[in-house]
Amino acid sequence: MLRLHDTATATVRPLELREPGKVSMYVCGPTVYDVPHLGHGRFVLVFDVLRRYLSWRGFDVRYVSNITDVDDKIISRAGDEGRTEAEVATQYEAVWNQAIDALGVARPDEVPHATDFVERMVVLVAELVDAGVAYTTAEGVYLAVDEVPGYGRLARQSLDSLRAGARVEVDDDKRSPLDFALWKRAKPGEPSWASPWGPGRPGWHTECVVMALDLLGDGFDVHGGGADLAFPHHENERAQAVALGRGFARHWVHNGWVVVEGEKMSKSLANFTSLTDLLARVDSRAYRLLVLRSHYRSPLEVTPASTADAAAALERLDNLARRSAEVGLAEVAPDPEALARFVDAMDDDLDTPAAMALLFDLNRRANVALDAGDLDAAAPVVAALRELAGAVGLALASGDGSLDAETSALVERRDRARQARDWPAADAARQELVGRGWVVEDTPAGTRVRRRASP
RNA sequence: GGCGGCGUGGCCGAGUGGUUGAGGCAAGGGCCUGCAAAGCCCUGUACCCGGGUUCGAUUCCCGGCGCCGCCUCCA
Repeated sequence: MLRLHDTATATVRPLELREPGKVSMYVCGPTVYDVPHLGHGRFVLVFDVLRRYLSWRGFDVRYVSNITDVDDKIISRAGDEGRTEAEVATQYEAVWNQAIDALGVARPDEVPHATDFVERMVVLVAELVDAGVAYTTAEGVYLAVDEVPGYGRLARQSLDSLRAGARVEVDDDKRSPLDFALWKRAKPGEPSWASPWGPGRPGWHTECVVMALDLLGDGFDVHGGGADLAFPHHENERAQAVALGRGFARHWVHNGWVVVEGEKMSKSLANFTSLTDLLARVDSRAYRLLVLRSHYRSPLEVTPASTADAAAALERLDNLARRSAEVGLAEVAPDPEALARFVDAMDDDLDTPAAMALLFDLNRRANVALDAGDLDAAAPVVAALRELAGAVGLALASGDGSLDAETSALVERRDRARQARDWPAADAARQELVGRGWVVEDTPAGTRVRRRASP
């Protein structure tokens, strides 16, 4: 059985499902007020891998990830640019989707938008007020954190120590600095919805509880997101559900962040690289491989050197995929031992570094077999490699298209020269090809070219 | 101040109480090749510092030092 780290208990423990064979996952998606950066790319990849792996293992996975399309930052940006909030949100949601598609990340089964759930949120806030755990101030409606049993579980801190460390400016109307807004009264010009507390908008922490519970039901299986969401966002989501006596996530999964020169990548530090910029110069699969080569809970340094490193490693996998396609291996069952080793690694809190080590080991074994001309030995190994790469969303040797006329002509010229043992002419043709960005390889079947990996 | 994480070869990045340190990249040597490329083989004597526990610690405990994060918006 899959064992996963659970933030609520700070242990790696078996994933215990609400319903055998079915996994319900909710992952906090982006607030669409700006372009996505590498950190967003990491979290979508991490949870894409978890989702794919679970599916590959035979679970029926339902994956929900939201879009936050109403929020202070969206309002602020819209104000700055003289546009409506909806225009800003629509624009950046489109950018988000493009980037995610380019990353090779599968779209969630459902993508709820906060603005479509406001009425449900009003209902939930009213229930909290009725239950006596929420109160009204001039600013809006707040949840009284002291009323919630186990508050601080995800932060792994007591209420007292959280209170002691609170840096939140104390709002006189709030009973505790830790209390958080369920409903914010609208200021003039802000987007708003009707509510028993006057026009306003929901607090951020309310949207995810409502959407998760509405779409996945009480006691759903996995709630995920970046490590920085554990507190206060996830803590506060949980608090609302707990305050109403409803079962919430059974398992909390948080991924580590992307780091730049030792510091967390974030919008506020202005040290981010946009996903779009990265994908313009790096094969998206190389970024996936880079993410997979570190453990999902570790910080991950992304630099031009580390992406180039991953691109070079990816090339090894692609080379074998291409090579094995050329020799025409038989369709056979994947090597069962390789599959078993993969499952062992992945079941151990998603040990993708070990899984990737396994892939490269298979890669080498397949090359050895092919070098020896032993296609029967190579076939199950290559089949396993393909199977396992696919299980984590790595498509191998894609984009191997046909050649343009000039390139084909150069290839033919080189082949003729080599047949005539005219080495200077053959070398000249190769130089031209290399100059055009091709890697040139001589094979028994003649000259073969492929695109040099992006730098 | 509270809580948590990290410090491993040139680089990235796993992992473990003990004869042989995953994997990738880079580097050197070799095989193959007309020369290359690709591929394969070989080469690295690491675990921040100081104590402690132990027959034995990089791995456990304590104390330092350094870095990072959460406690505020953040993937």
